Amino acid sequence: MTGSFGKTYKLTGSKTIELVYRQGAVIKEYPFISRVSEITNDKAPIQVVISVSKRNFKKAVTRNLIKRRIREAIRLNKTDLVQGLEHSNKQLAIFVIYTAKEVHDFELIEHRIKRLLAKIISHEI
RNA sequence: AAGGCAAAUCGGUCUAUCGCUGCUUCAUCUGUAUGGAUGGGGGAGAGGAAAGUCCGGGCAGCAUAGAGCGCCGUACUUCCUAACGGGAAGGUACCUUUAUCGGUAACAGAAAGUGCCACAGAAAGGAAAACUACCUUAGCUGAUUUCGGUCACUGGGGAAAAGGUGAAAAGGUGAGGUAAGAGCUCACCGAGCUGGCGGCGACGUCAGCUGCAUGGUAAACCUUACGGGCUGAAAGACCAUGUAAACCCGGGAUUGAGGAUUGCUCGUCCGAUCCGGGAGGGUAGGUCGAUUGACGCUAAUGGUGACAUUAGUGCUAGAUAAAUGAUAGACAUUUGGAUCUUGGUCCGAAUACAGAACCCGGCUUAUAGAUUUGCCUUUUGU
Repeated sequence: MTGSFGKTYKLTGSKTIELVYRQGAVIKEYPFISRVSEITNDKAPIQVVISVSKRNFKKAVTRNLIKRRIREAIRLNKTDLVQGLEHSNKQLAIFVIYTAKEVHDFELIEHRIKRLLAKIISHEI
């Protein structure tokens, strides 16, 4: 299993995003709220959207910083989830929303992302 | 050497591990094929403001983008530029300064017209007016008298000087003059006009003439000159998908009902594929546009300068729910503390503003810190 997290892992298309946002199962782990739903996709086991509200962070620089930290945390810790999904031949679309009002450092974000992914595993598999 | 002001330039570096987005190349697999997938190698990957979206241009579209009116913008001069509301060099006024330097300017027109000028004041635009005060004159008026007059009151006339109001009372100051006064006359200053000279020009300067009522406001309407067709990369083109110029009901016109074009008019164009209502659906995925350009760097030449020309050289992001990151360490700069040998060591903190979204030229705003140049001040040395 490589640490790769390329373009195929990115969720695109307004219809699927709308679907996940409307109907996905809600899984919370502060400072994140995520919505997860099963999709069919032969390119990657998971596809992820990361969202940071413009209302909470006015500057594009800070939004980019948070999104990059979250993406890095998911990239480093997604192995268990991906293997589980490959076992049961499922694919997931995950919509991650950052809800905190302040910028957290990478250590905390990684710790919480680990717990979030564990919750997704127990919910979906 | 330190501090201040102005201008210009730069705005962290390196290593390791794991990653992201294009480009290129090799191998393997697959496909009729442009290709696709996997793995490896090489090389590239945010800014001076990428920001605000305030101007200008390129580019693209409009079943014509034309004319007039309207509307909007600009407003000292000359030049630069693809263009500009930007820039350069100057002019004028004001501020600052011993003087320079420097700063600010919605810097066209108020004798084309209209409006407004609160409060105060007699009067705020009409060659106006008389509250106090000035001069003069008249009276079967009054008081007083040294019988000449003087004062008061009332009426007529002169004057626009003094006081008072105001941001502003209609050239200013001084002298002459006068019944009192007045550019009535004179000197100086100011203003206007005419001419000469200098300058491409804004304008400057010199001389002469005119005794010179005619304010402010155009960030009020307005006038003059110049400019502007509208939309905006979610533009637009192609491919794929789709019965889509499709269906039903009502109205309306046969040579003009209606529609498009810019707010209106004309003109032009389209024109049964018209107008109103209703029912039921579909797409929103990819490629191009899109990064070689009014491009960057260096040198020479021309120009006070903005800039231009010529020669050489370089290719320097191209994402699209949106790449350029994470972790660890070292260095650099600034700074706080401790220590002693006073410039070393140790420990700690800080390193800004901020993220390309079609591309350029500007403007504006944010910005830790560093460097260079010029000017000024202080101190030290010679």
